[in-house]
This record gives sequence, structure tokens and C-alpha cells, in this order.
Amino acid sequence: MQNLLDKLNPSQQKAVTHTQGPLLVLAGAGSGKTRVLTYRVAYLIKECGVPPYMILAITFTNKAANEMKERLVQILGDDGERVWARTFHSACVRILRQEIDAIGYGRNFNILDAADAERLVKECVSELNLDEKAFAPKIVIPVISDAKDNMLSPGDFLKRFGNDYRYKNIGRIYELYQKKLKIQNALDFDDLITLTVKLFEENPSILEKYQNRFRYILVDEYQDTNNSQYRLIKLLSQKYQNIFVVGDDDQSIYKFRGANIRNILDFEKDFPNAEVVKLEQNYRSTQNILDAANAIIQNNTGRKGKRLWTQNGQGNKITLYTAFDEFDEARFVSDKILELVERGKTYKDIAILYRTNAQSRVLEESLTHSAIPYRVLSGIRFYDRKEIKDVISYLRLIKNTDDDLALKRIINEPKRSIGKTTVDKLALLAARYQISMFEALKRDEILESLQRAAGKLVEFRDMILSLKEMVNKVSVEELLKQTLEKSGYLQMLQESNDPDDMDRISNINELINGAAKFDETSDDPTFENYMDQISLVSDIDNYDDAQDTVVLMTIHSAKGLEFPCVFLCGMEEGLFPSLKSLLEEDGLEEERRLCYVAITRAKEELFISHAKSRLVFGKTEKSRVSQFVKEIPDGLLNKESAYEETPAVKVYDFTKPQPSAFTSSLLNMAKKEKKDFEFNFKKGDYVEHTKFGKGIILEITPVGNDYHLQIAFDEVGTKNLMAAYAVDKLKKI
DNA sequence: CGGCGACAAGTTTTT
DNA sequence: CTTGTCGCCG
Repeated sequence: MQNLLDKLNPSQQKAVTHTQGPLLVLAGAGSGKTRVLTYRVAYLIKECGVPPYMILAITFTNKAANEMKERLVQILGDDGERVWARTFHSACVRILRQEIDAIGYGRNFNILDAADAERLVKECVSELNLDEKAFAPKIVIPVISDAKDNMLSPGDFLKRFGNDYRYKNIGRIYELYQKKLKIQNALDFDDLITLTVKLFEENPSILEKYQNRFRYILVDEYQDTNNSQYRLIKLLSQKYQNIFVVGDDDQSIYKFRGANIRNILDFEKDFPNAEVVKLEQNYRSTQNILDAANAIIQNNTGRKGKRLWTQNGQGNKITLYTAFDEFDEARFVSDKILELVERGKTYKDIAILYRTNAQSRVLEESLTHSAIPYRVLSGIRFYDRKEIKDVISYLRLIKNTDDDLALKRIINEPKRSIGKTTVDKLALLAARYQISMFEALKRDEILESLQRAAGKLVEFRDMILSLKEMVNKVSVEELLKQTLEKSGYLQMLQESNDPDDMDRISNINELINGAAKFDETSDDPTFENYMDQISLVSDIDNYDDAQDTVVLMTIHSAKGLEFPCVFLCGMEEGLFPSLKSLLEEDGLEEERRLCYVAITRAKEELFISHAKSRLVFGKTEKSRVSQFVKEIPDGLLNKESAYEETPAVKVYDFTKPQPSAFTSSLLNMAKKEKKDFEFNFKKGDYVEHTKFGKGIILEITPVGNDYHLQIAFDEVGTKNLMAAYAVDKLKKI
């Protein structure tokens, strides 16, 4: 253990060796907070003799939970496995699967994701004959979510807001929504937390059981907790007060999801006798990067106050690039990446970050043209793809046949000639009998009244029941394969002519592989556990740096990650900070924290770019540089621009009129063209590329002032290159 | 009942 | 510009 402590600085040591009573660790970006968390767990077990199962370590993402688990196993061996290192959601699911009958739900509840919740809300709105636009899910769901976060039941909500027409109706939607969830024995994401709180508040003996069990509680990313999560923590830690939270008020970026920064700011008030440890030494970035981050964040009010420093040295200046438009920006990014790689960086050292997912497209195109391998951690989760959701819906229905949402999704997918009219009729009859739709399919009198369609419905019902028979008799992988077979889903895709369906099949194969992996690696590979796991993962959880590619993602997704080189794109007013944030109270401060998070992802090199104009909804809009960029001291920046070839040596001659931005950019582009184009290849030429080796040109297509080349290389396969970039690296052979 | 075409709306971030 | 939804027609 002493060796472990030797690896820590004095502040970190102080945190790790604090064992009794509440402690807040204010951990700046890159200050080694994961190390502190894991070492503290190790310290409790090894030095204080705390049994591992008495420790609960809570994180927000599965990735963080798995990372912590891995590191604990490294230090502690088997004892590491026995610590509960889980996300809020998965910890709650685990508790609810044991105890939820105490509050009137069945233990085999299904978990709805955001898309399901949206569909359910739409159903409610239409059943209540409310206007679909005024009560769109976008409006209704955040209100319901907020009500749940504050532990307001539909009744409480109506009592409090029932005077307002709009809120009264949202209250009615909430009421119906919750009723439907109950009938289907389903929980949404918020329910996982709030029902656990409700369970504990209404059942003191159950609460006490878990208080005794989890004698030591650790919470990561404490600044992201919302009200119900705070309440949960508070309840669980009430008896023994061993609550150890780690967070950074400057990195609170999830207000829109209910995160309440008050939780971290008021920790000392909430937990009397709390101690506070600040971790300010940064082990990640260069001093220049930290100076920029510090300069920006100090414009926020209501901070705990921290100033990051490092022994890593000053490092290079931050590059700031002023682009003509987003295409020029993308080209800058690609060019710089090629340069970095030439200087010895690998692709996986590089991340491209942006505010909104929509920005990725142009960047992707440019990367493709430059033959730079990349991955996008997209906004669409793997499990959100249609074909995956369809298949999962089968599994959900098999697991819990009362899941009407799942049933509706797949009852006619593939086509079984069970049309909308039939489904609506069935739903109506089920509602009349107060039972789920699948239950209705078991009643003769209901089937009779459906007449013509009854045969098909019975066929569907029996198919599901026969699959249900197999649950936990065969592996999850096998169950999945049987489902694809018996439902005819796979066959439908295989017989399709749509090229997209080929991708769908490969996605489904990936799902099968995932299930097989689950069967092999899970310590308890039941069907139920599999379903819980897939309900709670996101794409970022699957990010691994094993593949050597550049990675693109939103800043939100990048939280908790680090890269030697970071590109921060689209630093423009209205985009970042976003237009909407400027209208919200404290919105700008949240954006500034987001900017702080973005900058502190970089270890060595940081490139910031903004465009003078950008296409928005297909229209060209002028844009100004982000105010956050202006908050960075000039001395830290190395400015480059589409408008000037060599800004450092350029002498301005103010006696002559300056060219307008537009003309100067055109001049600049013309210059580039002249330089770049000595292009004398033709289709069928054998060529050698400095990176890809030998190949043959398959196709040359003019694109604007450039040429698109398709070249089949002997070793790396067929690549698409743009002549302007490739020409220097290509020669005829 | 299913497929296709027209039109509208939307881009902030997601466990 | 793209995606999703709605309505009409076969």
C-alpha cells in the first residue's frame, strides 16, 4: 500500500487516506481523480479492512465504471470484482430488480429508452385529444422529467400547476403516461432513479438494509448529479455518513439534463463536518493549454475557485485558424492532421471536437478526401438504429409480454398483414379490459371480435410464446438467432434489394457478436442481465483507442477523455456559445464550462478554428468569432488565417485600401490552385503513393477545380483521394 | 394494407 | 439540406 501512496502528491494522499465522514474532492481536469478514487477504495480494503462488498462506487457512464473496475482488479485482484462499481442507473436497476414489488411494480420490468418514451407521450397526447404541436414530446418530456427529478407524482404536479391551462394538460399527459408505464410494467430512465428513492423513502427497513450494506459510498462527477440522484446519495449515506464525492464545478455541463450545480457548491452545507480537498496539479496538459483554460473559466461567477498548474512545461502555442467558411475550416483540419502525422503523431492521438453533431459532416468529407482514417462517435447510438431496435423489441416482448410499445413496433415487422386498423382495434379492446395487448391476444372473446385478422395474430402470439419458452434454457446468442429466424426478420432483410439492408444485416451480426461476448464474459449471463446491459449503454461506452483512427465527437461526449492533439471547431458566436444558451439564465456560464472541458482535453497540441461564414439550413450566414476565443490572452495564440498567407511577417500598408475578406480569400484560393495543379495523370496509370504504395487509377472525376481520384492500391485496397492533396505524394511508375 | 411522393420542420448537448 | 410525417393512390 505504501507504494501506492508514494505515487500520489500530498493533496491526493490526503484524500485517499480520509476514511471516515464526508469528503469533497474538488478535482480539476487532469488532476488524477480516477487514481484518487481507485486508490481510496484500495486503501479502505487493504488498510482499513473494509470488506469489498460494503463499498459502492458510482459513476455516470459505463465506461467510467468499467475503467474503475479494471483498475481495481489490477490493484486488488478478486477483491476488486466484489466492489460495486456501477453507474447510477445500473445500480438502481440492480436494487429495483430485488425490491420493486414493494412499490407495486413487477420485478421483470422493462426499461424504456428516450425514443420509446417519446412514442408513449405521443400516444397519450392523441388519446387525450390534445394538440400535437402544442404538446409535442420536446415540450412535454422535459417537464415530466423535471417533475420526476423533483419527486412530484402526477397528482402532486396537478395540484401545484393545475391552474395553468398548459401545465394542467401536461399534468394529465404525465398521469396517463405513468399509468401506461405501469400497465406495461415498464420504467423510463428517470424512473430508475426516482422509484429507487421512492422505494427507500417509503420502506425504511429496505433503506436500512442498503445503508448497512453500503457502508462506504463514492461518487464520481458529483457536479453532474441531479436532485433525485442527490437525494438517493443522501439517503444511502445518512446512517454512516461515509460519503466521498469527487467533482469539478467548472466541468458541470449537464444542466439541460437536470444536473444541479448547487449539489457540489453546497456540499459542505448539506453534509456537516465535511472536509474539502482541492486537486489543482494537472498531469495532462501543457502550461499554455492550462493558461488558456484558466483564462476562460475565470470569467464565470459562482465558482469554488481553482487554478490549474503543471510541471509539464510551457508547450507549443495554441493555433487559432480563421477560416473562410466551414469547408475551408475542414480543409485546415485535414491539412494539419496530415502534417501532425508526418511529424510522428498517430491518427488515434487526434480528436476533433465540436458543439453539435451536425458539424461532423463537412469534416468527414474533408477527411475522406485526404484519406485520413476516422471514426465518428455519433449522436445515434448503435442501439437506436431501426433494425437493432426492432430486434431488441422482439427480445423485450419475449422478456415481458406486457410491453405494448415493443409489441406495436414489431407486430407487423416483417409484414404479416397485420395493419394499423387491426392494431388499433386490439389496443382499444385491451384498454377496455385493462390488460396489455399481448394478454388480449390470449382471450378468445377478443380474438373473435377481430375476425379476419385473428389467424395472423394467433400465429404471431404463438411465435413469441415459443421463443419465450427458450429463455434461460439457451444462451442469449442462441435466443437472438432463433428470434431472427422464427420472426422472419432476417429473411426479410436477406431478400431485400435495398443496399441499406446489407448494412442492417451487418449491424445485426454485430449485435449477435455482442450477445456472444456477453455469454462468454458476463459473470451472470442471464437473459435479463443482457437486457439490462443493452438498455443502459451508449456509443461512447464502446469507444476504445485500440484502432488507429482520428476520432470525431461532441464536446459533451469527450468529457473524461484526453488526446495529445485536439481540434476545436466552429468557435463562433451562436454556434458556441449556442444561440439558445444566450437566452437562458446562466446559459453562457454553462457554455463557458463546456469550452473549459473542450480545451482541457488536449495534452500537447490545441487547434481552435472558426469560420467567417457557414451554411445554416442551406443558407449562408455570416458569423463572428466566439467570445470565448477573445478571452484567451493573445500571447498564447499563434494565429493563422485563410486570408493571409504569412500573417507573422505581413506588413500592413494602410495607405492602400485593404481587400475585402471575400476578394482576399478568392485571391488566396487562386494562389493555391496555381501552386497545386500540375496534374498529368490519366485513368489506368500505374502510380506509387508515398503512404499507400503501388496502385492503379480506376477513375478520375472533376470536382470543382479539383479532381476526385479512385485508386486501387495493392496493399491497402481502393482509396478515394483528392488530386489537390494527393498530387505531391503520387508519382507515375 | 402498403408504398411512394410531397411537404414541413428542425439543429444543443444525452445517462 | 436532411429527416420524418402525413396523405393519397394502387
